Amino acid sequence: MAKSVTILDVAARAGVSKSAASLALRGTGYVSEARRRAVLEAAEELGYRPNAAARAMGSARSGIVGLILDDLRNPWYVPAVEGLSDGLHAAGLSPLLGDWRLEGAALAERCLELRVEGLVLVGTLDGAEELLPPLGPLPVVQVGAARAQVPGAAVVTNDDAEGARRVVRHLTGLGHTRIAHLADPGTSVGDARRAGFEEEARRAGLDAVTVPAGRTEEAGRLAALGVLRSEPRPTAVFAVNDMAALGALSAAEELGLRVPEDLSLAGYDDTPAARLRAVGLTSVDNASREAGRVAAALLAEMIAGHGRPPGGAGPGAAATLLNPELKVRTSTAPPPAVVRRARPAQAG
Amino acid sequence: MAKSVTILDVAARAGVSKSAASLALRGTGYVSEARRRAVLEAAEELGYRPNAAARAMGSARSGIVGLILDDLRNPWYVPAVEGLSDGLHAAGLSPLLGDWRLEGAALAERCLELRVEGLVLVGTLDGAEELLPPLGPLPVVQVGAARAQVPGAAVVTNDDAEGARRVVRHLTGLGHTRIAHLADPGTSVGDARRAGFEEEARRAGLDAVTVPAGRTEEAGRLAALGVLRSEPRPTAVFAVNDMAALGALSAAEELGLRVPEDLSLAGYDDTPAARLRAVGLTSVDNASREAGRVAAALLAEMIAGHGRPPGGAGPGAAATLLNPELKVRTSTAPPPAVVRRARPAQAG
DNA sequence: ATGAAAGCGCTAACAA
DNA sequence: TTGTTAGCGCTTTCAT
Repeated sequence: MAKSVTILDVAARAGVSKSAASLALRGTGYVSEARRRAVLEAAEELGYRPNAAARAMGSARSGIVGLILDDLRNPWYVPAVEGLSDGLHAAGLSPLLGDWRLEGAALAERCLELRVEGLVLVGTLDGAEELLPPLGPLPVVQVGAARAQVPGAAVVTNDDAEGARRVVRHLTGLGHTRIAHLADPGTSVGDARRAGFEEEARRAGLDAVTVPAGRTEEAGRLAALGVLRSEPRPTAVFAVNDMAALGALSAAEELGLRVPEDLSLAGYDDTPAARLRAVGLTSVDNASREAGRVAAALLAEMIAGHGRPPGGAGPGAAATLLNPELKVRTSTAPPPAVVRRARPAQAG
Repeated sequence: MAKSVTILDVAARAGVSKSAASLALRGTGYVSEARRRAVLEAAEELGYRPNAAARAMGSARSGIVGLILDDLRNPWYVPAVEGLSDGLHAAGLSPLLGDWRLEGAALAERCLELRVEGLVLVGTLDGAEELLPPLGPLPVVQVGAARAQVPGAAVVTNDDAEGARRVVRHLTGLGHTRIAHLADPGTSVGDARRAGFEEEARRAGLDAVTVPAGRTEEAGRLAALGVLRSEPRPTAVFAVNDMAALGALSAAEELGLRVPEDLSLAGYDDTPAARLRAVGLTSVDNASREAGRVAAALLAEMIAGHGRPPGGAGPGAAATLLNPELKVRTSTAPPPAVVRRARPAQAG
């Protein structure tokens, strides 16, 4: 066992005391320039590598934060995690990764044992309110969830309602007046997007319908099949996400409708599939990478400051909404100049 | 500052010594049943939570492993990381996440400071050979790379050559004899897939061509445009990945070729886009989640055993190849029963 | 500006 | 079986 080199060895080599070496190494406190140099040099020569565990013991600062993901499979998280990783690194913090679905509360437990300096929750964690152990005043920021699941946690998320409004504005700008929304009710993103859709539709006095669908291609296809067969048929469909929109695309093909000549189509998330040239789906880019970075910065600030305000249950915790960006592609165009059909006998 | 409860508090409450409490808590060594029970109960009542840093100091075991990703954005890694996370958790290890591109060698440094028990490298890390600090006998496993970048590291990866062979066998089984491969030369996966393609093509005595393309849709489109205009035109195209295959799909459309009637198309990676019903791209599923899990198990074993054999430079390190699975969809079909065109005057 | 010394919370070798 | 006693490597008062 090669004894690893400790700060003691460095101090000895530099001819100073242990504490002087400690101070010099971290650049804290008062050390004469000469000694500092000597220490640094000695450390270099010896290949000294501080022991994080020991440092954590002494200083009560681990330099670690917990990164708890709702579900790694959700592609939305990837850029968010990337931004997070970036932002945390910039703040000198290292993320300990875990999957909530897989590891559940044991993960949180482990984070507490490691004395993490903060926690990042990504997505909405099923049952987190009950399952999470008491966190005390530990700083927590939650990314990509509609509301905080931990009292006092800061929330950073994309403004899904605004993204939906932008889609509607884009479509009305093209001249559409009958727009259908394929929704994913019951999920926080789904509901936010629907709310934005309906709000803007109302404001514009549109003939708008919302139909429940889901997040998968098949769900989008079935719902679209229904709505595209109804009278009067909408001239545009805005789906809750790209997958559902692509399902709607299949439905349009099945019904012999051309996109965008007969039907405009928009999705959400700006996935790679939307960007395919054969698809060219107008979509909304979440900028979730930015969300991750902002969240990291926020957490670092909370850590540097005084932790989470013990305020508790109030909904007053900071919520940061990030603006999404509309990506206009070839799937949206002005509506066909349809001859208005004779009104179906409605009141007769 | 609420002093946190230590093992001393637990011991006192249970009326035993510090070490008895320690042993009881971990279930190691000899403790009478009565005392063990008392300790566990006391810990429970006090809400005792062991301090990982302190434990690490005493036992020289941190319970942490470094998880260094080449690039989080690469979608291939997501399932791999998931499997890794799962497998590590099963082994009682927690992954510390980092992005090689973003943080580079500083990340490895940080891992060493934390005294991680092992390292997982995901993907091929640019310049890792020079940039990584000396790792000593630290167990390392590398996932998804063609070869180990650290001497003696275990390698777990998908068998890309085998996947390519399976695609070729599928196509020849359908009756194709002229197949083009859109390659991504210079990358380890690209080269492995090309090698598998060429090997199987040779074995089957095919009329095969390999053209350099790339991993993007546009690269695939351009390369396909070229190869589909050549004479004799191939009846099937196998692209290095789904994106390139989808580019080839665009190219086919541009040239008025129907898929699969006039042209069969296959990709690799089984991405969500390939699964779209409007696309139905035959592809290869890497099972990289499994790769992650296997890698985690392997690392746990190395940690439990005697670390990485100091053997060093030899290529003898274990390499585990995982079999991919062919996903046949609607983009591949028997070749058109073409009338053989008059040979273009070649030797004239 | 510098050094001595007292922990931090836990494990492990030892003695009883 | 159980309790005592050293450390582990670093930070941080507190004197000097």
